[in-house]
Amino acid sequence: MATITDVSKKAGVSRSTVSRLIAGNGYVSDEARKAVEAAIQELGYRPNTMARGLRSNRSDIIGGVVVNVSSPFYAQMIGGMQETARSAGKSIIVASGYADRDEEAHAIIELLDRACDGLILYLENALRDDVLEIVARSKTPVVTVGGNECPPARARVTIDNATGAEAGMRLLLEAGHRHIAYLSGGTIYRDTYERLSGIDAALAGFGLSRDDIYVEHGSFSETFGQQATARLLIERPQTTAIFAGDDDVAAGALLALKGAGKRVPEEISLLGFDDNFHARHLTPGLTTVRQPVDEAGRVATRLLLSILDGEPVATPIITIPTELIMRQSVGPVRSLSPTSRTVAPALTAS
Amino acid sequence: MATITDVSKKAGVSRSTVSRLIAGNGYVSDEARKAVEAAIQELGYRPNTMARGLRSNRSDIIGGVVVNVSSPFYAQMIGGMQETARSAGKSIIVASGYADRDEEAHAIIELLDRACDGLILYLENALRDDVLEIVARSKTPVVTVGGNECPPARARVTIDNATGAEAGMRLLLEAGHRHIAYLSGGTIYRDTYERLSGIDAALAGFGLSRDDIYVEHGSFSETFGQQATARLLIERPQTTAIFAGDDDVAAGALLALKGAGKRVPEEISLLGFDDNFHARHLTPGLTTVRQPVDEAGRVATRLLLSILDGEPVATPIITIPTELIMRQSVGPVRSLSPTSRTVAPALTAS
DNA sequence: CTGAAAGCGCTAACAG
DNA sequence: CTGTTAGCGCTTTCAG
Repeated sequence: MATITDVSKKAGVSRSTVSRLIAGNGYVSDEARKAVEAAIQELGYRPNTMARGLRSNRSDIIGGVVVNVSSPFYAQMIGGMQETARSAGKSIIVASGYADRDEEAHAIIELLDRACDGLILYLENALRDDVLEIVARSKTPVVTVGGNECPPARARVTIDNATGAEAGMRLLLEAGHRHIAYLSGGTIYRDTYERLSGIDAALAGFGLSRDDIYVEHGSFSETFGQQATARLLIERPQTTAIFAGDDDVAAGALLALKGAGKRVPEEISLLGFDDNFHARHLTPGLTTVRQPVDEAGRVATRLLLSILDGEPVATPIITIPTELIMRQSVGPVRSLSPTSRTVAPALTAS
Repeated sequence: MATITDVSKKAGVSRSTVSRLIAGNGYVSDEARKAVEAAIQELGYRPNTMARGLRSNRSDIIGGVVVNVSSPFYAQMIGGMQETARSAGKSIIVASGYADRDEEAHAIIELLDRACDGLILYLENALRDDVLEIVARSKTPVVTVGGNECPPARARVTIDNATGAEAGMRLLLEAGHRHIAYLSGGTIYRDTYERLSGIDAALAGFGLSRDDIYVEHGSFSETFGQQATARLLIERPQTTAIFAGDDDVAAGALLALKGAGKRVPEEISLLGFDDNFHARHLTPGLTTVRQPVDEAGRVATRLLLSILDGEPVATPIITIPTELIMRQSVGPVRSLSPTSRTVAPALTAS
């Protein structure tokens, strides 16, 4: 590979001149410019990133940590990050933290070792103390997205889980549902609590509280949705609507519902969260709360990029709104069966 | 950040000794080792990747190009790559080529500029000549996965599309289907042709040829599946089975089928390809040909890693087998309606 | 406007 | 076993 020295020799100028031309700073005469450009062209010269990085202490690499690279949800977020980063001439290295504190620590350290200019973190755990110190000492700017907070972060992008869950719950309530089950995700996730707080808000708007619905905690998985729903059908047959912690849980719930011969939404309504790819492919199409996760990735990256450019961060915390996606899985309460008829007006009943 | 010089001073040895200890080559006395380790610990020293890379001309970064980072299909592959790379202490930078020749060129150049030690490419187009030369000159080892071939590749991992499609078609044929439509993907993809050749093979096994089924080319998209199926229902009502080019196409086909009130698989069978996440969430569950794409990512990375280690590549071309996933969308031909009864025995009919 | 010079932090011979 | 030495390729003052 040709080096800057080769180019300078061929062009009959000094290396500094070549460097200046490439960097686009300092003055270069037209004559020199032409000679250098020709030489670069001819030699197929490409600057050595590592030498440049060593000198300037910038790698033009942004590091990203998400829960799991291979999940469609994070893949979309990474897509958004990459798109934005690329347009600024930066690359992205992503690592998975697997919602595990040590794995997250490992991932961050790996990225820092790669001399990333900045970090975008979607963490599910508090940063380990030693990592906190390493991050701080490296002075690498950090932006967080969703998930957990992180002290050294200069900016934070959150998805408005609370408002989304509130809108979802309100939809159910407005459709007349009063016997609602919320199949929550794992309790280690921050999202879980945010959504619960939104649910509380919606409930409060109807003069109700969380005690008036049934809440079960599990994990963000299809298995949980299926098992919990199967139990639900036996133990709480009066349930008219299920709000699933996410679309995977909803998919499992739907499986159980179908297995029990329940018609959705005629006999029981089902609401999801995320708007994953499969949401629209379920039958009936899943009504769900969309998290614009690609947008979150873009916003976070833009934020980090401006921090790297030394611009002051106008809004250190940006909230991305969710959106209720109406499909066919939520319907009004039907007062057809004797059971539901006696129950329907009982606003204050458990 | 502490440098190797700081460590050597603190430990009272030379930088070389520190370097040797870290690299694990050369002899270091126990005494020196202890002093250095203590100093490293105390200073929180981490070697500077760029300086090291500049010197040794190795970045420990592997570059990957896939069609689209945010698609679940490639996300899974990236997951496999990353897992394997990480266990060897390497990181991965991925870029999207968007099945476009220039975008692919751009992605490869970007990765090469990042001084990647090796490249894993999933390309859909022939390499642009200038890029070919750049890759060759950089002497960066290349491994390809799926997609298109690529001259400079030292090894190639393919997914056995042909055998997979053959198994799929045979399943349909064995179930008695003779009026089959194959809704192929785009003609720019290599996969498309490989699958067609497998289909030919299955057909030949039954004394049939491609002329005995109906083939329509489109794209690997839900929209295509839906539109083509809608047309099919009108123009070729005798069709008893649809083999979709991939699961997205199948999802679209299912939508059209349901829209037309067709029962799957009672009235018409549907077979997919890929086993994407949503395949099992469709109703009925989609019978499909699974591509173990995560495994392909792992194998490709392992291959590249061994090339980087200077090991001779035993098998320069590895084929990953596909697997037929049986769910509920394919059933036997029913000879209930008069139409199908008259048609069923007509093996040689179009 | 341009060149000379001085490293960035690290590694790898090569002598001790 | 260890220190010295000489750069890897590039950028950036600082004088011209």
